[in-house]
Amino acid sequence: MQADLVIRALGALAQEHRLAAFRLLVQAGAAGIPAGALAERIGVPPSSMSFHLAQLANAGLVTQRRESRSIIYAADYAAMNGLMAYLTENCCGGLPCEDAAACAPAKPEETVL
Amino acid sequence: MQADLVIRALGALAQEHRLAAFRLLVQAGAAGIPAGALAERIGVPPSSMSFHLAQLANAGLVTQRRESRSIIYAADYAAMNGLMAYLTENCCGGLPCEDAAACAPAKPEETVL
DNA sequence: CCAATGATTCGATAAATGTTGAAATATAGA
DNA sequence: TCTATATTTCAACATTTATCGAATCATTGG
Repeated sequence: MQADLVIRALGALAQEHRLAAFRLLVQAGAAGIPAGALAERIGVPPSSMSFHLAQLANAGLVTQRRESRSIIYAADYAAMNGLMAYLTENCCGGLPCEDAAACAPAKPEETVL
Repeated sequence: MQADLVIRALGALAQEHRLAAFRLLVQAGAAGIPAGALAERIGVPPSSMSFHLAQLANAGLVTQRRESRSIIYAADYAAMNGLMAYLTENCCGGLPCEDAAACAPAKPEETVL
């Protein structure tokens, strides 16, 4: 993943409604969620939702597939993981990071919600 | 970590110069880097760098400490990990995610740079 | 105290982003 | 084909964000 795409991905997630949509999609898994359902659950008009979903798709964070009249969105886990790898790349300047407590992922209890 | 802070963190990272600064800090570790050095390495005027560092600090992604005339910035690894935990929270809707290939972090070779 | 150094704040301006109704596009069923 | 449903595109407008020189603040050494 390269810098430009990473910036687009971060920018896509840095917005209340898009972050909410992405998290719903992350939790929904491969099944995905139709655009309309996302708009309703998040509480924005369809045109706004469409705008936001386009940004997520442009950043490569979600995929879309048509299913009858609906367009189903789903999170792209590889993109999400690539994004996180980019942020932690070369963490702490090299090897010592691997086992350093300061650099290890925090425990779920400390970070959830 | 709560939604508002997460959005600020993502927004802070979603900018060319700030992303560059944060990555330098991630690699620098606890030693950190003075504001002026960051400005020089990234190629922006001191006032611009200061503006960007303030955003990173406001999002909790970096810490700052004065050392003589310099102000040293350092990455806050806990905040970074909290951010990533928030994004992957409840991934794939529950337990099956733990060992599902689609949800596992990608291999370094595929994501580096 | 004064001059030099490192950094931030302020203010004006430019550029990008978010919002949403109305119109357009695509699909399904009678 | 006509109508209803699902979604996107367009356009206008409001809001937020980025840039950077000049002025200001903080620290150090002479």
